[in-house]
Amino acid sequence: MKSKSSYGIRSIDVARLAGVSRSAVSRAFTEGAYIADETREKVLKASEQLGYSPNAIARGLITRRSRMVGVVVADLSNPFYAGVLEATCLKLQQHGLAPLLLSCRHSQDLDSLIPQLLAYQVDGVLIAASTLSSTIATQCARAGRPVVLINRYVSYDAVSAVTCDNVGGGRAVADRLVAGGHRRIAFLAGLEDTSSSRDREKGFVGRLGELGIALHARDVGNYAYEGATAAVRRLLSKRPRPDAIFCANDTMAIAAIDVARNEFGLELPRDLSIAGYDNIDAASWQGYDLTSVDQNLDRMVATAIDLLLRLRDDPGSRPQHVQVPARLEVRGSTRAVPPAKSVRRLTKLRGAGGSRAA
Amino acid sequence: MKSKSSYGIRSIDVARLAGVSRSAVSRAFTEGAYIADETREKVLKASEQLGYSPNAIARGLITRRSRMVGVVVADLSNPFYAGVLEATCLKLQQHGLAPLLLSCRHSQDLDSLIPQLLAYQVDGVLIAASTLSSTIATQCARAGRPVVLINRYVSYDAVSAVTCDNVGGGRAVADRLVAGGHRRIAFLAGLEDTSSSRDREKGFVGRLGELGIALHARDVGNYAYEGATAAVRRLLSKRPRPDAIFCANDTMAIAAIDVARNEFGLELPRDLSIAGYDNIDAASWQGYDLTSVDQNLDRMVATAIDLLLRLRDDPGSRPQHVQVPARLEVRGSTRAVPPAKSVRRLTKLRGAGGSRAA
DNA sequence: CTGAAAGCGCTTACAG
DNA sequence: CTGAAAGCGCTTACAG
Repeated sequence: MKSKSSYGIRSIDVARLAGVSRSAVSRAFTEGAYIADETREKVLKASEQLGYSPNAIARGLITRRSRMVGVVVADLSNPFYAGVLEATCLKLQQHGLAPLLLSCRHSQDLDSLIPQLLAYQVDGVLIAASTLSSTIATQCARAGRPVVLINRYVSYDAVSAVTCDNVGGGRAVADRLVAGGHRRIAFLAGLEDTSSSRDREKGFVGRLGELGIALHARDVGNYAYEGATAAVRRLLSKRPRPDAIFCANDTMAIAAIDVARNEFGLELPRDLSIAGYDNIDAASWQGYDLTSVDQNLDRMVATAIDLLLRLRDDPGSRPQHVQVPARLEVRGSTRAVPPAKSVRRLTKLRGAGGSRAA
Repeated sequence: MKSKSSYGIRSIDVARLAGVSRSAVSRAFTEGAYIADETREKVLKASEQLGYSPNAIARGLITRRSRMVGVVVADLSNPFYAGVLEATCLKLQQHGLAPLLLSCRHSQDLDSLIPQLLAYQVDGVLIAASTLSSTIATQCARAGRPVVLINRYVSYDAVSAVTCDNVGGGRAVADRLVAGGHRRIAFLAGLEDTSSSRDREKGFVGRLGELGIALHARDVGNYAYEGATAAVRRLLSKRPRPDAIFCANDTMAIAAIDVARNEFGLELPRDLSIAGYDNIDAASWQGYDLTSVDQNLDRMVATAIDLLLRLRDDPGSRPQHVQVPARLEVRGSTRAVPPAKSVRRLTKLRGAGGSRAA
């Protein structure tokens, strides 16, 4: 009538039903354990019958492996980070790991929340956030938990990082814009203190320089729609007006397109070319048709998780910074070649489609 | 040299340093425990010194409260669900709970993944997914874990649900479109087998009926940009052509706007009014300026978590279905009043701004 | 290949 | 208000 635990089948229950010891039950659920096929069958059958599966919490306590990974994501309203998170979940599942999530808009919160994550004995921490305070790294290092950053790196060498080749991505955009005949080229930065924005700018400006072109204008949009709206108003009010803008992410590029069309009556890519970064879903919407650098999310995430597991399992492994290649997804918001003639201001109609290149 | 555990400070370490028992250490970290202020101070000081915080895994094992909540989200590429997840994380944190995440695109996966979640002894499961197989509810019920659905309900009465007043939201859109003088009104459904799409349609069509208007056309877009693109092509090819479309979510409404403008040369809201549902970020972008029903995410999530905790803590509480009110966010994609004259096809320019109402 | 026993780090009646 | 002891559900050397 009055059982010790009202529900919850324990290994001892299965053991009794199968007529074996708790050790045998445990072994039946342990990959590669030394157990007779016949015994395992018996245990699995009894487990099925009772609806048993091992208590992961208890297992974690004894094995000192929680099989949970802390995942920190800054801003889920940014589709890029939502994509990172989705890819991370899928990949972790494939490794039999579960993501313990920490999402926060303000990075200052993070410092006080990381200890909570560590209290759950996560096997490691994956951080996908463009900004990051230094204490986080320290906290994790002190707890002996490997940390891998995604989309950002820091100089503390206790922390691994996986990033896209942001310099290369910036260079590719420069090549595309210059090929389209643009000469008054602007850059719209994300957050100034992020490695991602800095590297994209470095690659972009560097390549423009190699091609003999100086940056025409520069502003900051903080990776946000609102910030970019204000910045692009300033950029497009400049005389002579820029004829191309590279935005450090797609959300800002979309804001740029909206402002260019609705407030300045410009047509893309005739009057203005715009390119972004991240290749989010909205970049492929008809209304924007945005040329953008694809970060190869799946590969970044897979690399980060491999790194994390190696740091956890292989005592000889050292933290490192890995880059995955960037790929330019060319769409209609940038032109492939200079316009044949200088027929401007004929109409305000949107150039449906624009030129597509491979 | 060779300590039992290379890192990880245990309560016994703190106890020794503070000159108290492990019980005292435990009490110092337990809200409302019976302990002298002075003793607590000593323990906290020693803990700080050693960098100790209680092992949540071990605590969970003994208290039978993991303080983790399973969170299942279907499709993070949908900004609405990304928003749900972000709000959920924030709210759980405030309750001292941690979200164990399960994201999967295909709901069939879910059936095999829920047991994994339950193996971690989550205190309950929050499911934000428009589709959901029935076995999930059964699995959780069998394990005695409360389940609360967000944005969907099912008929199994073991499962609680929090939804927006989708019927009311649909009705509000009907009122707005009819006030704008529209008479050939279409509905674009999401996924046919979801309660959200069905209820929005029910409210919408029901209110139109009350106003003496029959639905002019109907199609299905599966809540996706691509699906909606194809459906809207069909809808707008119909003669007479619809003059307003209510789309069951914003992503589809955005696709509708893109197709209407770029493929049919229509201007909003003069030639066509479009309304959506969810009020995602992109709805407020200049390029769309989309009238949309706001689901009041924060309130839905807060309600769901309150419900979950009550189900966990109060043995007398029963599963229930709670609705939160919907609110129409009026923007320029729908007009406030019928057009003064029937001046059509004058220009293909986009109506910058459109009429804004409170 | 198997089982008895020890122990992971904590909390909580219980007796004082 | 405090501490000694039992126990949460599991895994894993160890001896057989």
